[in-house]
Amino acid sequence: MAKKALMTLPPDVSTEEKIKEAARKVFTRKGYAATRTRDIADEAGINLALLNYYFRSKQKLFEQIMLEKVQQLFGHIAPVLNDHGSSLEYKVEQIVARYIDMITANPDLPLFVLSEIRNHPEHFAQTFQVGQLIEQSSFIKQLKERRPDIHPLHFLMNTLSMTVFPFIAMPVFKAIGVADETQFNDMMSERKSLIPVWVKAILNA
Amino acid sequence: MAKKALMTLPPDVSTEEKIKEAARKVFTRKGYAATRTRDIADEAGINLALLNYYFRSKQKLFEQIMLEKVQQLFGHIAPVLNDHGSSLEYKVEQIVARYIDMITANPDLPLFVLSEIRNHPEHFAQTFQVGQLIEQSSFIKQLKERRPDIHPLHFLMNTLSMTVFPFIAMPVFKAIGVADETQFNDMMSERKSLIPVWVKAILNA
DNA sequence: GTCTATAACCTGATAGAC
DNA sequence: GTCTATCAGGTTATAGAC
Repeated sequence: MAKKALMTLPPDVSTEEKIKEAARKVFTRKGYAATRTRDIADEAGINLALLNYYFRSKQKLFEQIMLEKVQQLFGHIAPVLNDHGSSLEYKVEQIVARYIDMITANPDLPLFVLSEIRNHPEHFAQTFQVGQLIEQSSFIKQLKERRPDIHPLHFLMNTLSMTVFPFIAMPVFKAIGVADETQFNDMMSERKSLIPVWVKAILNA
Repeated sequence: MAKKALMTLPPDVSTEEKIKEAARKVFTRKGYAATRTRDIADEAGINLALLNYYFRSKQKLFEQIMLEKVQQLFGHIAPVLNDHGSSLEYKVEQIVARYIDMITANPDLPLFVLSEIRNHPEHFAQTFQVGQLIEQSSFIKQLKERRPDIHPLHFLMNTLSMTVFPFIAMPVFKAIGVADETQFNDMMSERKSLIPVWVKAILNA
């Protein structure tokens, strides 16, 4: 079946997309340094040479995937922080629920993105003017009003910590046998309703 | 000065220890896969061949460092969890204060250990019977008594999350310019007294 | 114990046929 | 576009002199 088929018919998944999908999987699982381009080619079911034909180099392929993943991780939260029509409580509920759903479906995402940013911070310093964007957000303003005595970042940290950290620590809990995959997912599902309650309690403490 | 000098005099730092110290620094900073044995040799100020003379292989050197670092990260918490003479509140204060002090002095530790455990969980499944050790701990028992309605792991998670996660997310906060090194350390210092208050509020929520 | 030189292997990338 | 074969460079590990 020709690749130039009319776009009105669902085309076969292109080779380029097969490689990207394989790269998403392998990069997020093992990180840049531990990933072999051959692993990606095998995972995609294609030849190593094709990877370079489509993406020129391991580095360039990685940059495309990384950009996607950064947006996936931070894009989910930005609009909520800046929603001027919603309450503080609602924002917390949204952040928690969206993150838990999204990361449950992509459990490798946080450790991958945070590790790679840590390894090459210079690549990301420029990419964002997110600094002011956060500091001027509706969420931060609401936090300042509610608790003028405590730096608002503390509460953003607390919300993200309780939501995201369990996924980062999950491999440990699995390894030492305190929770298997199913138990863990059940716990994270519980946390969707628990964390907002806890954040409220913290705000009033 | 001879290496076999009397132990009553402070000996020069041995070559072996110089290599280990260099390995601690490079491995924890870059992770196993991104570390080159040459980097370690250079950092130690010795020749590459000496590294293999003392440690046989990169892998074996790594295992020694990793064992140390796992103990450093989890050894700080285990005795507190199992202290039958202290209150729940005191345990939380201890965990928070010890972790914040220790990780402030070793900021790369959590991301390093959690990443490497994630990459090779099979190496650690055996090393620990920590599973039951945690579940039978004094801390977990106290949590069950206080809140029989909620799985005690939730509260352990919350305490560790609010304490450890900020260090893992720090590179992001630095990269986007919301907090520099000094501001961040100040915040973490504040959190030493804030987190115990928040955990109490969560326990009563 | 420590070094230099080099072997043995791995990995990213390309040449060239189809 | 896709493949096989191969190169060029880097990395771990060792041999052998001192």
